[in-house]
Formats: sequence, C-alpha cells, structure tokens
Amino acid sequence: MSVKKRSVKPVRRSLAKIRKDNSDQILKVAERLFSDKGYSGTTISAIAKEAGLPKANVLYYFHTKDALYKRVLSNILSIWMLSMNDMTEDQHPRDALRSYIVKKIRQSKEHPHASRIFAAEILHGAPYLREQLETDLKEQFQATCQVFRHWISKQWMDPVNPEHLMFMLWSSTQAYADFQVQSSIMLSKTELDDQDFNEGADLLVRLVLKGCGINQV
Amino acid sequence: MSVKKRSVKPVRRSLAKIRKDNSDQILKVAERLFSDKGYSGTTISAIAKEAGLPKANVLYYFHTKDALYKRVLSNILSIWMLSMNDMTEDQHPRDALRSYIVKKIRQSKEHPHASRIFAAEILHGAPYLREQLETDLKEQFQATCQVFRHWISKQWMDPVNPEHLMFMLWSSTQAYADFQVQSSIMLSKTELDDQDFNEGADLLVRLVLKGCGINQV
DNA sequence: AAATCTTCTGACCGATTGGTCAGAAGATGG
DNA sequence: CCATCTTCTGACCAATCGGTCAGAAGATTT
Repeated sequence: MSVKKRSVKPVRRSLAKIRKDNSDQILKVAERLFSDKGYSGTTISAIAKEAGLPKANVLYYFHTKDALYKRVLSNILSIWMLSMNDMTEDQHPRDALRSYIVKKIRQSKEHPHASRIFAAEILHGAPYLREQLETDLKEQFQATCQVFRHWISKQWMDPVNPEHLMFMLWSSTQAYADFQVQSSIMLSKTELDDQDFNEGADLLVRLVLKGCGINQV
Repeated sequence: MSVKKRSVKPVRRSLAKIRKDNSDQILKVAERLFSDKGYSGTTISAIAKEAGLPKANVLYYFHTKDALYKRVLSNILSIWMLSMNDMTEDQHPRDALRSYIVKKIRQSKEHPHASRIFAAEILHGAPYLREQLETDLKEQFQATCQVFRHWISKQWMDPVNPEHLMFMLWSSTQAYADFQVQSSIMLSKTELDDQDFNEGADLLVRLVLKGCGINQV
C-alpha cells in the first residue's frame, strides 16, 4: 500500500494534460454509467460526481449530454469496426470463423460496458447510430457475406444462409457481454471467469464449424 | 371506410368494462413505450397521451410508475416461462430443439416489445427481475441442462457444454426481437417478414442439430 | 330519485433535470 | 511580472419529472 498523497497540494499540470486527463476520466465514467443505467437514466450530475468534478465542469468539456453520449458511442463504434473486417476469402473458414468468434468473445469480456451501450442503442431503434449502421456497418456486413458465399462456392462449407449466419455469430458472441448478469446467475457465480468465456467460445466454434460442415483439423 | 362515429356521445359502459378497457390500454401503450425508450426514457405523461387519458388517470389505475413497470414485466415473464419448459428427456433432441427454436423465434416475431423490455432489464443488471431469475428461471435452466446431459449420455448428441448451449439458443433466438432494427437495416428492409424469420429458424436448427451431432431425419 | 360508490381530472407540488453564465483561479508566453 | 488565454465553479434558470388531492362526473345500488 502506498501512502503517497495526491491532490492535497495540487500539482502544476500543463493545460494539455489537464484537458486530456479530465475528458478521459469523464468519458470513462460516462461509459460505465450509460451502460448501467441507459441514456435517460444517467444524469450529468451523477457523471460529474463519480468523476470527482463539478457538474458545470463536465459541461465545459462536453457542451451537452447528447454530445457526450455521441462521443462515447463513436469511440465504441470505432473499436467495433476494427474486429469486424478481418474475415477474408483467402482464409479458410475453419481459421477465420474460429478467430472471429474468439476475438468477439474476448471483446465482450474486455469491453462489457461498450458492448452493452451498443446493444441498448440498437434495442431502442438505433436513434443515434442508424446512419452509421446503414453505411459503414452494412458495407462490412455485405462484404463478409460475400466472403461466406465464396467459401460456399469453393465447397469449404455447406450452403448456409450467409446473412443469418452473421446474425447468429453476432448475437451469440455479443451475449457474453449483454447478458453476463443472467449467465452468471444461471451458473451461480458473481461474475464469469476466463474459463467460462473459453468454454463459450469453444462451444460456439464447434457449433458453427460442424454446423456449417467445415471439417475441423 | 366506416363513418361510424365513436366517443362523441359517450356510450354508457359498466364499471368493470371501463376498468378493464383502460388498464389494458395503459398496459399496452406502456409496453410499447418502455420497449422503445426504456424505463427512465418513458414518462407517465407520454403513456397517458398515447393512451388518450389524462396523466392523473393513469396514476389512478397504477399508483406509481414503478408499479406500472412491474406489472408490464410480470406479464412478460409469465408468457416467457411458458415456452421454456417444454424440452423433456423422453423427446428426441432432434424434435425438441427444433420446436424450441421455432417457438422462440415466433415469440420474438409476435412479442417484440416484451422481448426487448426483458433484454433491457438484463442488460442493465436486472434490478427488478433478479430475484425471479435466481429462483424460477434458474430452476428451469438447470432442469433443461439436465435434459441435455441425459441426451448426451444416451448418445443422442455430442458431449457439448449444456449451459453454454442454452446461452447460445437463448441469445440467437432472442436476437430476432432485440436486434430487429439492425437486421432489417442489414437486409435493406423496413422490417423483417415471415420468410426472414423462417430462414433464421432454419439456419439455427441446422447449426444446432448438425453442430451437436444430432442426425437429422 | 336519492344515496353511495367508482372513475375521472385540472390544478398544484417539491424535486430534479439539462443547461447558462459571470467571474474566480490557474496556466502560458513574452 | 504582467497580459492573455484556458480552466474551473457556484449560483441560477426554465422545463419537466413523478406524484397528490379535492372535487366534478358518471355508474350502481337501494
């Protein structure tokens, strides 16, 4: 245990650092609260309180609650898109699908709050994300479906419906973040551990590969 | 087009009918709004407005917002539990799993609002449902896992992890309600039609049966 | 038709909400 | 050290929130 005192005599910080520290802290707290309570259930005062700042200071950095929420969302989406587009047609589906599932479940484990905000957005009709879903995400979705069709034409997998396979992959991996509370209740645990995530990934990989007639090595 | 006028000269209604009509109408509107906007995002005034009643009248039937929400939730949960517990060990998994998936997806199609409220509850930590999840739902969950284990011991299916199979079934069927907005955007439709739900069910049945090594007839 | 019970509702309440603003406090560059 | 720019914040605001209540309006019972 360190007994080093902080913030008793405020250290002189550069403006750049002050700005970065505070907005990072606000974004971090906001992500957790938006995830736990939803947009309407989260108040600026609550964010300010947990971030250790006066409410007016939060509004100094993010002029409106809306703007803050949009910033949180866009941060999330950029992380999201990255892990989406790494299934390519020159890979074998055996490897591509496995690593996709593993990566997605790891993301659910490591960024549960982000994942849940995303889910809540869509659950409520995607009022803020609709445009980006219609452009960026849809583009990636269709590209990935093309990859599936390519694999099917090469007879690397059964002729399954590509779109619905994507939906299944998305929802069943996403669930390890969104429904973590329910899962841990069912398993009589306070929270899921690494083994649970691994077992989930194993089951999904098995189901998808075998289910699509992809011969596992 | 009918030109029959209603509510110009109010019809004489019995007290029993009045009470039933109004509370039903309130519950119906409340379910839709809670589903669309979440608990905090839904106001009593909004419910009253859409139900065509003054706010004070809504509070006459349901004394608090909390009580109204709980009523909506408990209605949902009772529908839910019914479709859960019809997998038994004397059935063959081929039939039992297929009809479970089909039934669950039909539920997502026919009760999308209820489904989304349920999902949002869990997403935000199940503050109102926790107790029932820990008792009723957990009991059914464990019973169903036992059925899976029985099927496995009879070598009717591969030795897959029963708990995670349940999670997969739950999330991938649930998704056809929760993420309907996203799915329809991806498919360039205003909303999913019967064929979409059927294709989804077909894919899931195929994946689960083949994936679990259950020989389809 | 009178008495009683239920339903209905406009007016009102304190608390909380997101947001504003003037001016203090602190950091920066010369 | 001073002028200037950025950061910070308490006080304040209109709007809205969930909820109360007295009394009107309507239904039921006698």
